[in-house]
Amino acid sequence: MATSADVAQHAGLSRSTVSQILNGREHLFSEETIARVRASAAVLGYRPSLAGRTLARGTSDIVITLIPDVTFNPRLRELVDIITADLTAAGLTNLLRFVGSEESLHDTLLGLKPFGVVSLAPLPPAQERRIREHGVHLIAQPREAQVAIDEEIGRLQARYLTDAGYDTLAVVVPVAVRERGFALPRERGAKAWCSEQGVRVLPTLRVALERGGAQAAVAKLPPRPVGLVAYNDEVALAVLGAALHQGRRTPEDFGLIGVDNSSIARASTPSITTVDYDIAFSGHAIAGLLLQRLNVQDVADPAHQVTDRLRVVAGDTTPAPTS
Amino acid sequence: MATSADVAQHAGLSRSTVSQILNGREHLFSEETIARVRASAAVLGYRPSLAGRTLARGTSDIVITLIPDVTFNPRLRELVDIITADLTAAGLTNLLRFVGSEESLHDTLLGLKPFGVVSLAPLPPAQERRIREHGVHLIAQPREAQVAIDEEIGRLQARYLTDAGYDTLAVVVPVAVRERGFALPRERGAKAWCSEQGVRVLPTLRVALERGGAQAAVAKLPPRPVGLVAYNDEVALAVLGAALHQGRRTPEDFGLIGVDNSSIARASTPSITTVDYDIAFSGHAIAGLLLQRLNVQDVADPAHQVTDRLRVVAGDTTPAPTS
DNA sequence: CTGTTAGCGCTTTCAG
DNA sequence: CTGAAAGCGCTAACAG
Repeated sequence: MATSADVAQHAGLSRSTVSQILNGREHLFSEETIARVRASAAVLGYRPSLAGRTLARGTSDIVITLIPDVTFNPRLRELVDIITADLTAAGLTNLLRFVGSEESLHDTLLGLKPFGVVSLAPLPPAQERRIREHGVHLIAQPREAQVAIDEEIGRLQARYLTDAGYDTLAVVVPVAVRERGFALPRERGAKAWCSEQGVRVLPTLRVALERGGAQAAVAKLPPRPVGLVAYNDEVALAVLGAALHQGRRTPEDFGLIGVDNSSIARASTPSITTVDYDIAFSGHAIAGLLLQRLNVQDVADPAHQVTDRLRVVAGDTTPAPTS
Repeated sequence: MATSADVAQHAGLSRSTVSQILNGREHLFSEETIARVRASAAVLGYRPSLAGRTLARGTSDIVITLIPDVTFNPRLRELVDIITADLTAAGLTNLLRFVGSEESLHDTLLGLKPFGVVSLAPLPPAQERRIREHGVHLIAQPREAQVAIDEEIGRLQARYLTDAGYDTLAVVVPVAVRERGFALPRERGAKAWCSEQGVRVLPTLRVALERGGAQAAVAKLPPRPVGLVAYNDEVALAVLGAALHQGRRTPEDFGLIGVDNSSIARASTPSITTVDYDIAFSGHAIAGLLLQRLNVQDVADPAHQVTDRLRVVAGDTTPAPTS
């Protein structure tokens, strides 16, 4: 592995010259010197050692993105891809780490002296504090903001169903504990809308994503038309299959709306009405915050920003707009 | 941030003593010295600097796991979690990176001087070479092995369906390009089985995972019973919904088998027969290889190992075994 | 059993 | 515009 000293020697210059030129101070040097350095670096296949650089600078070019322990849907991946691309463009390296619900963050991550840490889900306060104490820039949505967004999602789903004519709704959530953090606020949001509008709400259906789980849940529904607010497309799909199997028809006997605008929702027959959100926006926002060393609080209330980015994608499980 | 020098001073010892004790050479020191060092380290909240250590050792404790650009299903996550856990237990830090289909591996990753790189999908030969040239230990399944496994999966699916009594089969694959690498071999495996057994195979159905995509594909099926070999559970689900909607019944009119044993396959109504694989096994195998600095070739033919780990999970889309 | 010493590869003043 | 020198935090010989 070639070192910067090798490059310097090969080019017949000093190490500092090489370092300067390779680190954005090229305007201080002659065309020819620059060319020589670049040529030598290329010939030797020089790659700066991150360790050396980190030691000298006190901080590395690495960003750690913490990924929550929920269903890893394509949207989440899209979000990660956008953040990674933006950071790469800025010369940073985004590395990922899955975090279990309550698992403690590994100390080694901090030992990396990362340029920053991005958490895609709210972090326990203790961990948040620890990261900040280490002088590491942390971007994480405060739990309240996340909750506000999810409530808004639930509210939007409920609103869409009542607008579509259902006068009785029910919320459907998975039993899986790990989805709880997102499911609870969504359920709350949907119920809040209903109580504001005087819409009747049936007891929440909890479906186990296992064989027969959805059937058992759906069997509890009354025979009359009901609008179902599903936690996500996966749950919606399970419910859809079970309901159709029991002879219920959509959208006549039941309406259904999921969340994620996933391909399974679109590719399903009938296709499922679902909520889409502009994830690209969030991705760029997160990367921008990190690059400008800003904090989430420094910008306008994120809940408002994001609710503007929610949108319903109509499918076959709700009546076509009568417009 | 406390350094090892701080710890040494606090304990009234030399830095090397501290370093030795904190790096597994404690058997050389007195009980009391050890206790003092540990106490001081704890008091000061000392965390070794990865950069310093890497520089001194020439290699870091980091492992980079490359994740392919395919649907990130729960099984894949499980695999990653297992690898991470095993590596953590060995004192290594596993960091993840998504790799796009043909996107070039970022050089910075090599600059990290990682302890090793794990690729969860076969790598282009050029990249593989480059990683190895940098003296980095790479664990990646050779493309042939991956292909062999996928062929075996397709073969198993086809076999299960013919055993279940279907005398005509059709393969169903997604049109998405990024799944191609896995889809082609599976299709080939299924067809190979059919031609060996003299089973009739219909033209492969290509389904777009978009609205109406599955309907269009299913409409091409003849009215008589056919066994469908689906690329994965997602595709199977799309096909299932479309076929039921068109009035076909399962398992009488069509049989269906997916791959992944995902929750959506189990939670679907009717539930989908699917192929499960022992991913924990692979995870431990990968971590073990890395820790022992072995290569994939050093162990027995992986294709054979893995085919033993495949198993069909019966669902409602194939007839119950008549035993 | 303990301390001294010499780097690992890089960046960054600072003097020329 | 260029080069010398110092030091980031740690490890590992080696001498005591």
